[in-house]
Amino acid sequence: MNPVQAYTLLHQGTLALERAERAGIRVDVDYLERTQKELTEEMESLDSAFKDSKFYSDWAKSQDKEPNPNSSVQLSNFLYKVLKRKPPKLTETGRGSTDKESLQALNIPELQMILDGKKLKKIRDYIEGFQREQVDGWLHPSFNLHLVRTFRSSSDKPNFQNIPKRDKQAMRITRSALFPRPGHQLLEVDYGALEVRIAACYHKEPTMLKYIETGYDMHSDMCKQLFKLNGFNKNSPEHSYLRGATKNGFVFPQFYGDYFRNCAENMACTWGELPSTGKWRSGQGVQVEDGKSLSDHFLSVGIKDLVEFTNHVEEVEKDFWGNRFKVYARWKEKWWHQYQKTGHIDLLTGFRCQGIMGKNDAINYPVQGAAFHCLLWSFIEVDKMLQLPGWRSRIIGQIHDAIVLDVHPVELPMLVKHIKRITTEDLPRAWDWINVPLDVDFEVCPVDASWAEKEKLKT
DNA sequence: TGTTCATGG
DNA sequence: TATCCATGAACA
Repeated sequence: MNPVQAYTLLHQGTLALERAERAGIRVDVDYLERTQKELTEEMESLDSAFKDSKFYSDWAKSQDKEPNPNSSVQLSNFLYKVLKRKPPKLTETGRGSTDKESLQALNIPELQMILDGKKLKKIRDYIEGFQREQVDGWLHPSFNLHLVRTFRSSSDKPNFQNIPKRDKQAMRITRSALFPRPGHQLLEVDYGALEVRIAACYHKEPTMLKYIETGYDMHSDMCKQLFKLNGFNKNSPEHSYLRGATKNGFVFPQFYGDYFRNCAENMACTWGELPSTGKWRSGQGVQVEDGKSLSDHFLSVGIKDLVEFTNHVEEVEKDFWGNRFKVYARWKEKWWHQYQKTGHIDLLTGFRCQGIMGKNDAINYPVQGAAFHCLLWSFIEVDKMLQLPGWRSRIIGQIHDAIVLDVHPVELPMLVKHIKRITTEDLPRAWDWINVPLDVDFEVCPVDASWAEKEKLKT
């Protein structure tokens, strides 16, 4: 695609996004008020319990000022200099980290209280953000197309793109504030594995194309290899846990440019075995194969500690880029070389990224940008359709690879049909560089229900 | 203003 | 060479 098409996309995109901003989303201000108070009370009682602890009084004795659990500097000094605990993890500048993972690894009950308090505060910050930005019970988040290096979008006031979802409690409390128009229902349309598919449009790796075309599960293949499992039962919660650990601890980090040592260490952390403790202890981790624990399974296949696991991950990484995805690997080298020669990279959507980039940047920007542009094109087309006379549904927002709509129930079946066509058929017809099948799934809330009530819609 | 930590993709 | 892109809050 050419720069004129790129410009046109942003121009039309701006107009379509503005209509979503103007439409807005309903927010229950009484609920915000109530919830803000409840969270504050809960935080206060947690805080006073914390201040009764020996941990707190020891901390207070160790310094001049009153201890502030929100200060990473104070907490880090107390834990790693006064108490002389070994930092489970360091920050980028080499100081002892006080993030959630580190504090949990230290296994001190009072630290869990600090974490619980921070979590409540984080949730309250979302509630207060909604209160600050709402006007007469409506939120109008901004969607920007001019701020992100990769030509993705961003959102602010309030940010519509980072409202809690993974943590059930945070999800429920924050999303329970957000509603469709009276008599309507919220609908979310999500592209499945969009970045992986768009990456394949650049590198055209045959193995990857096969995974995408057949719908065969790349992550469970990698999971079997990484954990040396013979079988893989998709329905067992244990395997689904390990598959998730593989996807988020190895496959995606590898795609984004991570390397085996980091991957191995991070994965070891996720099942509670920290690098400093050396050997696995028997009976740790989820149950795999014949009711054995993960750590016993590792011992039985000859991986007895983190060093040996790291060596194993190094082998898996070699196979990953040297055999399984070697065309992809060659594309990365070629692409990086091309950037070094010209100082810029051109996206399949007609955009050009310029400026100083590292290797990982040069390889990731084109994928991230073009993937979002697929969403933006779909957004524009769905918006165009809803502008036609008669429609009562409208788009209210967008989250990188997803569109959020406020739908009149009567229109739902027809709307789903049209959106499915636009996103998976019209788009690849309009952009001939898309050489992979696209897939979307739909989630819908009951009529008059909040965004916390989302459920899968079978189509 | 830079750093750290949380949230999302 | 070594995990990509954001927003927002709080601290020092």
